[in-house]
Amino acid sequence: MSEIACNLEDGGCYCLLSDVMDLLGRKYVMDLVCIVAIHERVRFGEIESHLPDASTSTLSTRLDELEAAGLLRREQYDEIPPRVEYELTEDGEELGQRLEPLLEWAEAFEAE
Amino acid sequence: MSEIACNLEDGGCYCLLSDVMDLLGRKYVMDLVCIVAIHERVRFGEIESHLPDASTSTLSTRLDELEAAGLLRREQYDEIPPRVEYELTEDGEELGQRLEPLLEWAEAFEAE
DNA sequence: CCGTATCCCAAATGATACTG
DNA sequence: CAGTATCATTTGGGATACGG
Repeated sequence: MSEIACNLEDGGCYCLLSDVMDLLGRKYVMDLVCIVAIHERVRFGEIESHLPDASTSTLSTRLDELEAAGLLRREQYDEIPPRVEYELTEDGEELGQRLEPLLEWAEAFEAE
Repeated sequence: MSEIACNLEDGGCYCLLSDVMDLLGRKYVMDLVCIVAIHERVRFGEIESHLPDASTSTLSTRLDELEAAGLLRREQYDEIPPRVEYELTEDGEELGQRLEPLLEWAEAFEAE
C-alpha cells in the first residue's frame, strides 16, 4: 500500500495500491463524505440517522479511518451530555468535489 | 439496491444503494476500467499481467460483472488458440472520465 | 450522548486444477 | 488462450452490551 494511486503511463492502474482509494471503497465511506459535506458540521447521532443500516461500530470505525486519513476532523465538547461534531478537512472537501461528478453519473446511470 | 445513487436533497447520500457504486467498490474494478480505457481493446492475458495480485477467478468474475452492468463489451473470436478482447462501452468510457479526476486527486493526496 | 469491546456471521477474494 | 469449478481463507461488517 501507499504506492502510486493510479499510474496511467505504463498501461497499468493500480488504484488499490492507494490507501485512500481502498478506504473509499469501504462501506458507507462515500456516504459519510457526502453527508458531512452537506451538513458542514454534524453530530454522530445525526450521521447515524442518515445511515440506519450501518451499525454503530462500523460507523465509528469508518469515522476513525477518515479522521486518521486526514479527511475528517472530529471535535469533542466536554459537556454533559457529551457532544461531538465532525467536519471535513480541506482535503476532505477536495475529495467531496471530485466525488460529485462520479455520483451524479452513477445516479443517472442507475436511472436508465 | 437499484435505488437512488446519491440523494443530496434530504441530507443523505445513499451511495451504496446504487449497484454501480457497489460494483465500483469491489476489488480491482476501478483498475479494470482504467486498464481497458487505456488500451481501448485488450485481451484477458494482458489485463492479468497488469494485475498480478488478482487471481484468475476474481478477475473473471469482475469482468463478467462489468459486462453485465453494460460498462464493458466482450468480443470472442473463434480461433485456435482462442482470443477474447475487451473494450469499454459508451457508458464505460463516461465512467472512466468521471473517475479520472478522483484518481488524480488520490495519487496527489497519497504523495503528500 | 458517543462511542468502545466483544463475538459472530456472511461475503469476498485467493489458490489451484482442469477444460473447450 | 481464456477462462470455469471447487475449496479454503480472509476480511469486513452486524448485533449487542457496556463504559465515560
